[in-house]
Amino acid sequence: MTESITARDEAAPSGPGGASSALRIAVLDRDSGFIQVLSKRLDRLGWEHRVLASPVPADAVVSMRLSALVVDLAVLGPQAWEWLERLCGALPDLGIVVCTGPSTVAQRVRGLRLGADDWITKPCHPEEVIARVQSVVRRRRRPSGRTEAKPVMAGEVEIRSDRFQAFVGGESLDLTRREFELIELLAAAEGRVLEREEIYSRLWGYTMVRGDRSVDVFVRKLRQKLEKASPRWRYIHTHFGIGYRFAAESLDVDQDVEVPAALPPEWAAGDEGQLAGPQQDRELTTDAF
Amino acid sequence: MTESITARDEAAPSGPGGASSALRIAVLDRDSGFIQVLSKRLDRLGWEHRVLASPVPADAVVSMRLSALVVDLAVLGPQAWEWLERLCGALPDLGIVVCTGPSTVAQRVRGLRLGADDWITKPCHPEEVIARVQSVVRRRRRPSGRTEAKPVMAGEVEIRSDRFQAFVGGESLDLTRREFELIELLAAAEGRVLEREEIYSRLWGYTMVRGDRSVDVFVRKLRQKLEKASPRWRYIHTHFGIGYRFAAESLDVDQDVEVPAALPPEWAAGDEGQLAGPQQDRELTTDAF
DNA sequence: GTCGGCTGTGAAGATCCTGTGACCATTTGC
DNA sequence: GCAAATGGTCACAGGATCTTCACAGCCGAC
Repeated sequence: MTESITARDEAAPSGPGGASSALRIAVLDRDSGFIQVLSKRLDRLGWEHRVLASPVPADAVVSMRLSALVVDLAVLGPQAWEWLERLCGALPDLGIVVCTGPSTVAQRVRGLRLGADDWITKPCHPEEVIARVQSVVRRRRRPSGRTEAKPVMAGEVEIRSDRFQAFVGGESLDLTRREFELIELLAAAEGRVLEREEIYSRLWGYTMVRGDRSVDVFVRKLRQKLEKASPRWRYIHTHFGIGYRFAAESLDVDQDVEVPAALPPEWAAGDEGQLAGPQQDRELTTDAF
Repeated sequence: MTESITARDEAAPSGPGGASSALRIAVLDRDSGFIQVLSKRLDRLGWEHRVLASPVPADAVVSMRLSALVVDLAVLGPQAWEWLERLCGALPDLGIVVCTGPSTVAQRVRGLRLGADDWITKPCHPEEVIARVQSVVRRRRRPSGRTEAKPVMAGEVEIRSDRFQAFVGGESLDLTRREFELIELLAAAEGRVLEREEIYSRLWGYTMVRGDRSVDVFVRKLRQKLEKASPRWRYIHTHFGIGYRFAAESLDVDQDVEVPAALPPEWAAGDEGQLAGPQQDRELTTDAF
């Protein structure tokens, strides 16, 4: 199983409202020219990707946690159909784009029926491959809605984005929407200090006017609720002249360890604006019909 | 706006529980030969379909409650892109398959980026069009899952998708269609908070305009019926500024446990088998690679 | 230690959101 | 065609939330 890994580590979490457009995909192909060109484009998009030169068993694909797989059926040989069917069965959430040489209508129909999401005929432009992968992933993601996001723990507090709420010992803190957004944002920073301006622009969506105290007020409300529910811990720390930092800090003498919020990597898997956008379209001439 | 209607009444509900392999699609094209052949195939499959010969405004498409739309961009003229973008924005759940004459890579990429799910180049085999439409629809439907019979229990309420009805102690709540779709959707979320926009787009199929109160109104109707039939429980919880959450909550003091809807594990499972399947492949020669 | 600026705090509107009943349009059943 | 059922809109009222403001306390600089 030859494979070259271009990917960096986990995609950077871009915060609660943030939208990381980076996808994780794999290309199963042997056509070195095609791979090279495609890889270059993928790099530029910042997508994590790996190239596989030989068929991998379905459960190996599972562990790659891919958004989509681009595959040339020719690499798979006679077992192609069986492999495809098995994979689609095992990973119903994986986007599968077949990108292969000339084929008959019957073959394409068969592939699509077995579970492939798209079928592109080589030779093809890498840009089109990417656009089709995006289309497939976009469709797939939509109904799953909110981030699956496992709950985030910090000290005694559990932040559950599926409920828009934080809990201490199973008891809800009764946070309002803004309060929740704030704690979510702070916790996602994993112990970093966030400046007021940044907090403001992330929560309110526009830049803060000088003298606005909204952030402070919400920090206070949040502190009150946290204090009431979890008196033996401090969570939000003020950095004078800068902003705030979130870290669970026990007040018990024997253990004064600081624990930044533990975030699962899937955090902030939202998908706004994942398209590279107009500036890329301009590379190509787009004429009307 | 010439249009010939082959379809009959309401199609399979596009709501959460809608389970039927018959799709409702529209074809926007003027190529009579293509239309004729395609229509014949669609008839044989038992899919409801209508043929449109001229562009229809996006909101007219809304009322058709389609699963997918096959469109030849050439029919739309210079406004094609704009029309496509508008439609995709308004109906994020509609599958859109562009089927048009020769095009450049740039055009295809643009179309896919704007929201089209697939792009087929004419001339093409109707069987492939159908397979791609199926693929697009399958992709979207997946997470909604087939609700195979198993009733869902939450508190005293039993939700039976096979009957499109909810019961308390064997007594029907007399839910209307929308009301049932709503309770089913909420219950399927398993205790997660669903935002209004999401509820709306899942039930109505298109994006909610600001200020629309339909969701609230149906929540009220549902609450009334639930309250009447099961007064000692609360089911639908409001999350201010966000949406609603479904969880059975007893009002009896001794046990104030929250019980999210108990869903059978099959829920949200893949939905193979809805494809017409192998017997159709046999019409075509399927050779291996 | 003093001073200016920054932050914490409480409270008072202003604003936004939801619950509700009434009303109208459309569909369905007779 | 008529009546009932259903779906959807509207305006109003009450409540929840957000924003603003003034003041007090705290921090760091000099």
